[in-house]
Amino acid sequence: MKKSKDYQMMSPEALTMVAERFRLLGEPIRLGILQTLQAGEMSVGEITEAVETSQPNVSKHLKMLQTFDIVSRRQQGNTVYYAIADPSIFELCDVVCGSLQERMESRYNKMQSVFG
Amino acid sequence: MKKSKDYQMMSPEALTMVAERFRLLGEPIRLGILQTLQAGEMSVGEITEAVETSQPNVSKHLKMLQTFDIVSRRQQGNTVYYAIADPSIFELCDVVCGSLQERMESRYNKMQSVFG
DNA sequence: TAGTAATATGATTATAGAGTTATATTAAAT
DNA sequence: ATTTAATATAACTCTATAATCATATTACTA
Repeated sequence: MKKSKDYQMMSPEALTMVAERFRLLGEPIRLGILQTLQAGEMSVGEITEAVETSQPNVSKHLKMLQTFDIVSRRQQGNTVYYAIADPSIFELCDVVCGSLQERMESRYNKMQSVFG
Repeated sequence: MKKSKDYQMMSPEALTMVAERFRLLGEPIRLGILQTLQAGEMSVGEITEAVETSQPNVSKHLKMLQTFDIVSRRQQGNTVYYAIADPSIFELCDVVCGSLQERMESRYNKMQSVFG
């Protein structure tokens, strides 16, 4: 019997969709927005204060995030509230942070073994 | 006592590092390479056959992936073997795929509720 | 109905990076 | 020593997109 680790190969289209999602998280400002929204629903103005960039820029990033169902949008009068719609985002960030930490620890250990 | 969900806000620099990592995964070709390497260590030539692009392009992507310690490099004679060095990658992909699936199911359900 | 505040959009610029072609490097083989 | 094979790199083009500025839209208020 074959030791078959069977990997389901994703189609190029599927890969593109997944990549699209990763790319969406590949911007510091967008990550900052999501991190800010972790505290709860927030207006565009509040978000703009929290992350350091212009309001139009925030609006654009929010639109992208909403297009991909990562945040939700709720309008009340003249102000618009956004909230996290897909909490799996934070799971992703946790994994990445863990990986980064390991990487840094590994470097630290290498340095130690060199310098005693 | 306050129901303090305390979120540790990441510094802009930390956010940039995390974003960098996501951006690295935000390319279909690179995801394809990683998916290919899931089967085990492989030479550049073999990888090039598996993903549909040129060899120089594969080499560049591999270099990026190696720079970020996502793959490892081993040279034997004239051929170079790459392998997954950071398996957390696949954890990330699983989360994204799950999220995409939920999103599609939700759309499907909405359609059903519209069309009966 | 003006006027103001909150958000979104359009036009533009600037930069990053993906792909390609040609070529360089390196190591093995004849 | 040439030649061949495997991989890497350099120069270049092209596209995508992030940021900015100005302005449009929308809703509330005096």
